[in-house]
Amino acid sequence: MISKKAKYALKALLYLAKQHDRGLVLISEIAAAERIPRKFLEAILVDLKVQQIVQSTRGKNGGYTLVKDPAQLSVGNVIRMVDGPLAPVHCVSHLYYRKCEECVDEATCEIRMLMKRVRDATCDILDTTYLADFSKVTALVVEEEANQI
Amino acid sequence: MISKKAKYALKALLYLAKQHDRGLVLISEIAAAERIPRKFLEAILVDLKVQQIVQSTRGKNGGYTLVKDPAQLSVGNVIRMVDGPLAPVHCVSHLYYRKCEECVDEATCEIRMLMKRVRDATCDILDTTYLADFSKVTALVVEEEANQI
DNA sequence: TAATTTGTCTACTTCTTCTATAGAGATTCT
DNA sequence: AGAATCTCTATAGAAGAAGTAGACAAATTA
Repeated sequence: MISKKAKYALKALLYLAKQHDRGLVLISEIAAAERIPRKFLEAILVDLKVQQIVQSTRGKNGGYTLVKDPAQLSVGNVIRMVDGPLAPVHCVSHLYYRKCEECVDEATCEIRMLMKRVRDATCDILDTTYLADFSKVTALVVEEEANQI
Repeated sequence: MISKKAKYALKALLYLAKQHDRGLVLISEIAAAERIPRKFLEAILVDLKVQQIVQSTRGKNGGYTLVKDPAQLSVGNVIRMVDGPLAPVHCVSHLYYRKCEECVDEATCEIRMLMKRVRDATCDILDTTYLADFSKVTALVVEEEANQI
């Protein structure tokens, strides 16, 4: 199960992606539109800012924007940033690998082999689905190219 | 991520399946073989007994056995019994379905559609892998048939 | 029947994570 | 100066994860 936090992050980023041409978007607007507790969303956005996924401006007319290209920001990426590994057990995670303490022999552990398949199937889906793949989300590059005309 | 409890349950059941022809198996033997904290394993086995997956006998020469046929007990089944849903979000779970509180429209929620694919991929693997599919595990039916000769 | 060997049951603990909330502070614009 | 925003720090309640302790009940066997 992914956490609510991860789901909120995803919804917020998707909202930002959809509204991208509008420039800065208020926290409170995202919170209201996606029904996310405002203060909780604040904390999430700060995290995403540290990860350099979004950017913000303070003061009047301030707000948030995406900095990452939605065509290159995958859902898997977002979930990992918030929740950590997508893998069902640490010992099959690529980025968060950790040995099982109780495992007698990792190389022959059949549970591990099975879980590896689950990990791969999950990542195949989430790491190849980008924010831009959701309807009404335009990739930044497309706009940038348009601007250069 | 599945819990340690679920992993322990899986390992214990697999051990029981492999030792099935030996009759009753001690908690402490399983705990030692699979490096599971003994008291924790006790609690897990009680759960599995309530679920009628295993059976036990007290007193001297007591212990545990599998009652379910390893050829019909899937890994998905075991994990669900211990951890609950395999789905990444409740709203795509079949057996543990629950509406997201913040979701505006479930029918068009694109995150949900994506998560449904993840759920299906995960269940496709875990619900079609049975304890008997692990090496050295013999299905009970095979033994039962043999006994009838 | 008493001792021993098992599983059973109840209760508790400790730690961490999840899901927030409150409120003062900093920044920007008008 | 004043209003609108984001920011930072602190706190907190609930739940769950992972385990531990110890008395109790049942079966065997000497």
